[in-house]
Amino acid sequence: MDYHFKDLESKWQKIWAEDKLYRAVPDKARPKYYVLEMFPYPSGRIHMGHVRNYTIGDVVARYKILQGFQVLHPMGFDAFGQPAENAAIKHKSDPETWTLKCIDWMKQELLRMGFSYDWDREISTCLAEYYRWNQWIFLKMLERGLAYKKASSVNWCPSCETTLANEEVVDGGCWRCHTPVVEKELEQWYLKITAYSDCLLDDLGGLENWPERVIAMQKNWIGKSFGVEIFFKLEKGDILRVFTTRPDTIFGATYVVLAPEHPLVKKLISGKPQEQEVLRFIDRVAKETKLARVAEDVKKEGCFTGAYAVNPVNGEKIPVWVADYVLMEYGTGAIMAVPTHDQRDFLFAKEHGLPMRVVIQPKDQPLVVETMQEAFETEGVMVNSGVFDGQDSSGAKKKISLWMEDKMMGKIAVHWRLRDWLISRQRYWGTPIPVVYCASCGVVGVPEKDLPVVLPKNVTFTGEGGSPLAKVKEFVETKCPKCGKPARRETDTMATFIDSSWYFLRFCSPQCATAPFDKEEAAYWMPVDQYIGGIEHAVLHLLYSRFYTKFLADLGLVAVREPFQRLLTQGMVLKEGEVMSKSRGNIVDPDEIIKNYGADTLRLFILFAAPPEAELDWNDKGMDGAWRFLNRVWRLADGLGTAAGGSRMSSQGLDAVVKKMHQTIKKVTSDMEGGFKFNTAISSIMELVNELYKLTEDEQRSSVAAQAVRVLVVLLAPFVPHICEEMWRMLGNKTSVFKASWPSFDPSLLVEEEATYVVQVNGKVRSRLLLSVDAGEEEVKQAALADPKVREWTAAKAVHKVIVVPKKLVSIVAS
RNA sequence: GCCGGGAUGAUGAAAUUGGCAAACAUAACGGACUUAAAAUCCGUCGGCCGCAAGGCCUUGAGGGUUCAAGUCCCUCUCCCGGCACCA
Repeated sequence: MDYHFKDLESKWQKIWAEDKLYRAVPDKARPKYYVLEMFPYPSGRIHMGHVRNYTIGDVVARYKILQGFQVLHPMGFDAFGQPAENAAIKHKSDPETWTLKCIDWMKQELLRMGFSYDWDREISTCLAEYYRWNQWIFLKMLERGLAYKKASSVNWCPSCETTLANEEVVDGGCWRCHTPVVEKELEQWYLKITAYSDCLLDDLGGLENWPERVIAMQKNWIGKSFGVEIFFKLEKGDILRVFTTRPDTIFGATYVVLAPEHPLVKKLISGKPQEQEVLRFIDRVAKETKLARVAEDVKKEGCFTGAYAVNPVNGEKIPVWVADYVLMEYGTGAIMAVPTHDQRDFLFAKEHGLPMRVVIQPKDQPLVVETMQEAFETEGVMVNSGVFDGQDSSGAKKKISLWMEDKMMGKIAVHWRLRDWLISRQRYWGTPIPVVYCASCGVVGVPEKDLPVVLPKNVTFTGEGGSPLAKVKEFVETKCPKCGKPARRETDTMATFIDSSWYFLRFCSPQCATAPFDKEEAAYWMPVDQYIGGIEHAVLHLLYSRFYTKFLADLGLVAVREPFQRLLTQGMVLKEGEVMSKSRGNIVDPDEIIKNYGADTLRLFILFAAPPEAELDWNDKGMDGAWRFLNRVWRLADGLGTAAGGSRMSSQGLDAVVKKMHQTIKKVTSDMEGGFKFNTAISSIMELVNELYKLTEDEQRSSVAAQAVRVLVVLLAPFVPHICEEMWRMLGNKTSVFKASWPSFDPSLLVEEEATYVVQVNGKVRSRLLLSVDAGEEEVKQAALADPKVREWTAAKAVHKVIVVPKKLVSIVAS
């Protein structure tokens, strides 16, 4: 009987679904395992990246099922977002119809891959039953001051016509369409993620099973720096606060610089001869795009304000400048400039003829201001620094900070790069922000009992910009929940990253109608034991989810403070070293491959070709190889496997098969436990198959061979479930292979009686010896020295040293 | 500049964490079966020298530690990714 993947795969997909084989059922008496892959945006078609992502998760889920865990492996759709809105404008339809159709197509494709999802738990974030809980969580944040509205300079994508969070700006452009982002002054809603800066950073330390680079990226993004805020007295009694991480250089500050946007600038220059010049400068800087302003080769520009500040440590009066190299968003928007020990200050001082003073001397060659070519930024001995002269600069940092604090000259401070999360979007296809504006009561949150604030359906899309909801009169006009007077609804919607920030909790109890999720269910299933997805979410989604989990934990709704125990970031699928994309025209369509080879072959190729974290170059020949292997296994099951209960014979070949079988169980198990090394797990299964092919026809009819095939089928089942299910039944089993249990190996069968010792003379392999494993060190040593080949190489030499590594190797040093 | 990850046959990749480098597969070549092809099965397959036995060399480059280094340490080159006028 040939391997007809087509009938076989659809047959089992249907039966598995009917039998609800993958239903997740909590059972406190048994260990749980929650495996989750990042859910897709329903674009309508799955691509190879999805296939790889979901195949990895599926193998994990099936392996854990076979290990006897209660497995939760859900799937859903991240269904809000701009593409649906754009498609609606283009096709003159509405985003909901379009999205639901896409979900349907995509689900059919996922079903054809045979993934082990509990489809009863499917969620779509665009449904009111889901997004009402976005609103609910938002209101909880509003109550606690963690959601707030403020006017500020924001990132604006001119093409998407909406604001963007800092995390959504990639290389100065929009993360979705790459259009350069511009700044705009707007009043917008924010979530106070910075309230969690400290634990978002500290808890990274506990994420031992996260990739190093994701941790590093999040650390970078949060950007904690320790330093001092120093108080400089200005004229008219104003105090200028300046942040520095180098308090050890304070005695070398020869001027201070404010960002052009700094609130004190206008006051400082008022009435000064420099006033007009400074105003012109500020105006010019304001017109520059952020990208141009931070461009690397641009010369730093600035001008003198005419004002002076007093350095608190030495009473020195130093000039106050305004310059474009100081950013309002970071620190206090003002710096002290130490040209001798900061390269940017150095260049600026040279350009504008500002004074310089050395306060840190390197240990070898003393610095002279006049001959310095660049700033000296490393540590050394402090000079010109009053009572700190002669001290080591790195050691003095802390002392000088405490001293300044003590003398009220400044205070020890920590600054962060992380900004609050801007969540307002001027788009339609998202969660309405549940807020009402009342002339007498102000900003009023929609009461919980009035949720959800439903997204209206009768909206026309003009593509002209501005929040589409603002044009829907019936939506905008409402009554104030507090006083009952006419009021106006917020017409912006929430950023779609909100939807994915807690969906993993919703999967624990997707039908829960009284809360975002059932506390008990979440207590059982959380945290996600294994999360799998692309590296592109290293900061965005993964940071937001960590924030949400911490907030929900503070509400007492969930016990864990970190959502994802282990994280696997799968590599990209490439074609000839390039990303698959429509514009390159190099897309390999999963549906085509499934049609020609079947889902199992596709899965096997993807799993075997590279470890899951590594990039995977698509290779048609590799597909053929996977296909050949499955056929090879099929013939094995079809031929010798069916001889169950066959003759009880023993032979060398069968002994080898038994040994190999136990080795394979051990290897596959340890590859799965030690980080999902699917490629090597599969290669060891291939070795077992090769061993079975070496048997004679008689040997193949033996019960030993049949047993080996049974084990083989179970070991292979997580990787290629359909063919294994079929083979399992061919072997006479009446229930699913996934009801079987993972085989265990007998360590005693793996113990060798003899070991091959490699014998090295002066580091080179010269001979091999087959010796009993019980041989003592001295015995091994003598045997090695007596070996004729060894004697050839040691003749006329004195043996100085002999090292014996039990069961492995003898190393002889002779000269 | 700072941080993180890499570099191994013609190719994708292995290497029990310091103990026989190249498992498994792909491509290529050879053989068996066949009238022939496909499929299948078996074999060869890092480089150089050699008829062979065997020897020498080989994990981006150079140095070091060690009986022993792809693996540890130092210096350097190149590639990928993140952050960055961050004070």
